[in-house]
Amino acid sequence: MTTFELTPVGVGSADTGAACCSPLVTEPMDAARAEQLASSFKALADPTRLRLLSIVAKSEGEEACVCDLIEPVGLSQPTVSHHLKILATAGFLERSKRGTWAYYKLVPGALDRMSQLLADG
Amino acid sequence: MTTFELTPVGVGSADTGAACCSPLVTEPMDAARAEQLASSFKALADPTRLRLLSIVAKSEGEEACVCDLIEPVGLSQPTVSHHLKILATAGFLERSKRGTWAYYKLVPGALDRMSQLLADG
DNA sequence: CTCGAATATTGACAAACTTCGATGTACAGG
DNA sequence: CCTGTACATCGAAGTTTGTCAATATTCGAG
Repeated sequence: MTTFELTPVGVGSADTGAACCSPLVTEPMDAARAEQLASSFKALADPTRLRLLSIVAKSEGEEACVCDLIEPVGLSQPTVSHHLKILATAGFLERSKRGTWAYYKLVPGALDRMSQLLADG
Repeated sequence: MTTFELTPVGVGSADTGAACCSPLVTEPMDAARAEQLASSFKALADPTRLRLLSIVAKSEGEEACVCDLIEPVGLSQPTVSHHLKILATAGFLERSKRGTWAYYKLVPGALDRMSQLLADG
């Protein structure tokens, strides 16, 4: 597989202490933090993934089954699974299996956290 | 060159009317808008570009000369120029030439606009 | 005009990404 | 136990991206 080392949103930053929510524009950014942040943005930097997020977000309980996501985005099932995994690894979605179905749910606050990072307060 | 068709932040969305600032999570996203948004995120999805933004942001007048950006990021001059161009094309930076020097300045509100898009209001 | 300095552009290459078809896995029903 | 369904993983093809060295461009100084 391709090397994916997405750090869940906010995690790792949290380890750095208060750095978690420091606005992008008030202090310099070290290479490690930049890499981390870039990973999160990378997960959002694909039209299919944005649409998946959008669909999940407006679903019942901010949650949707994979089978309901395939047709709307018009891509193959493996491809959709791949994108969902990336979003989950990045901390934007959360997977829960019920029977044969897999449900992906918005992780509360994950998008908000990204929003905070961009706001210069 | 590689095909880059970044739409400046908010532009194009503005053409669509009020869609410009509609939160990511309240209505479904059509393919075109997803592509557009993804382009903006793509510009932010690189550690070097995040560091460049960060450095520019904390500089005098939120503006910095290319020559001052090369050493901090530790990459070649052409590479830095390349990244700056991507950020400018995406609408995050604005270029102004003064003499032999090129100054890149934060476009006011550009990052804020991205922040808004992620906030679910 | 000529020279040097600061940037931008070009061309090339390796790494990463998106996508698919084929296959594997796990679970429910009969 | 067998079969079908829902999803994940694998392997591969084609495209995009990040990076550099080399070259072009633009401007100020002399």
